[in-house]
Amino acid sequence: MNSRELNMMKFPMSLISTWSDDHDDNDHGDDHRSSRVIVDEVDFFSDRKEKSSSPDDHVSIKNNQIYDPHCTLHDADHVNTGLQLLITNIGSDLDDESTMNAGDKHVKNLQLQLQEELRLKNVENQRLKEKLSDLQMRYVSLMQQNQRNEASENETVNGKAEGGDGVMARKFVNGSSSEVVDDPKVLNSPNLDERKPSRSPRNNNKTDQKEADPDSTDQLVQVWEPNKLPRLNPSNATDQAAAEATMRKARVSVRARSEAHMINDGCQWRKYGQKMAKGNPCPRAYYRCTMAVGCPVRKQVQRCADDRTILITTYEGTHSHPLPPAAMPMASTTAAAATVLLSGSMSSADGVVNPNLLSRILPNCSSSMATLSATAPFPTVTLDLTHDNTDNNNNQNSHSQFHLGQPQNFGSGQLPQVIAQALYNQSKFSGLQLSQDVGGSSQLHSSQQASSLSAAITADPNFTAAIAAAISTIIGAGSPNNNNNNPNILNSAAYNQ
DNA sequence: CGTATTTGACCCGCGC
DNA sequence: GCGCGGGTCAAATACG
Repeated sequence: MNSRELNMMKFPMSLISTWSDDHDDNDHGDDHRSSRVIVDEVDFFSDRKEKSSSPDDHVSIKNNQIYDPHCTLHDADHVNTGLQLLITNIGSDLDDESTMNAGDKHVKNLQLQLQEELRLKNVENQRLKEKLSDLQMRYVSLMQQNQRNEASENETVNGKAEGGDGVMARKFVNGSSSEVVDDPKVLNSPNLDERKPSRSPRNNNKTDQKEADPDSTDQLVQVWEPNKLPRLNPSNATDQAAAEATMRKARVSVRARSEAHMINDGCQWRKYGQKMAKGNPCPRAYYRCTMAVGCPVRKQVQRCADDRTILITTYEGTHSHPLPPAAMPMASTTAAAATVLLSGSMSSADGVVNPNLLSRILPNCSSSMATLSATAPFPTVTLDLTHDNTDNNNNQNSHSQFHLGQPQNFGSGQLPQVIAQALYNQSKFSGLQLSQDVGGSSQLHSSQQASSLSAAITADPNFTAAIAAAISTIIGAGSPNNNNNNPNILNSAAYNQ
């Protein structure tokens, strides 16, 4: 199957389909207990802090203030409703019954008008949700069809070119956005401890569960349940397991300046451990992704021993679930970096990587920002986001360089550029998969379904318009007081198309 | 009461 | 074989 087409399609779908409006208050990971000090996490990709103050709320609240019988003239004078209402004489004319009645009528009319608007919005929202649901169904259906085709093709092309860069990169792409083609063995493991199959007696049950699963007969039915994914080809199980193990060991380390305890990358994390690492007085915290049961992604967060303002976040593994828009920038960037690392480390036996690939995939990261290490115990790519823009001179995209460690920078509208850049990266990323892997036969069994699906989605003017509108809306929101630098606006903008 | 965090114990790989 | 360090587990605890 053509991974580029699939990827092009998967990212947008998850972009609009997996993060409903009900979820946007959960992005603060494990540090959003209300009583805690709330500088625990840098909220780089969202501004949900003021999500309740939507434009509609804004208007209605202000109008309530204006026309509240208890509201004084002083209050009214300082509220700009933007509705050009004739309110200047409300206070002084209170004794004039006729004027008062007119004002009341005006208030009632306005209230009715607002209520009608609200009702229309709700109807529209409902309609869009139904449309989205329909699109999701179509997506799932096509994915299932594609999956069946791929399974049958795997039987004929068994083992041929499946162990090379192509399959690795393809699995990574898929894993970043959807679990459809991921190894069910990995996804089935509840404790995600693939590296230690016979670890201890207390893990025996989990191992048994993994081994007892192959007899599952409900394949190809519940695409979105990681625990019930079909086994594509039993004879490739070991190869895929090895590939997955390599994938999981590949790490992407992000260095960013931050006073917070953890950067907000849009995903939900649960802390499962903390250790004092040797040579560093700062403890290292271990987190695992909790956005989906069985998601193998983990991350380590630790402050740099030399410069404690630098927060080092190391990601490991690929998400086995669709990502919310807020998680796209970081996930796509780390996924791309990891792919570079893997393609480089696997292309040569001595672990020499090709740094040029990095600049191709990560146009927003200069070579001085990213370092690759395939000789460490775990192959790791480090994205150093603590540098200034100035060391990225010969990069045409230098204006949108990540500055995760300086959340205040986003207040001036830089975050939108980051998001747009991330989307651009994703397309670049997808393009790389095609260009890098086109020589492998594994990429040549692209299914007609994937093509048609990709075409169907990308050709949908509503969808592309939604994305364009979302980006332009974000980019247009440059004011520090404007809260539209919320990645979740991608959702709303898409919905509103 | 459910969920998230803390933290001591445990396991494993690796070097000596 | 032993010790060390990294990583993970899971019971205890905290919190809403």
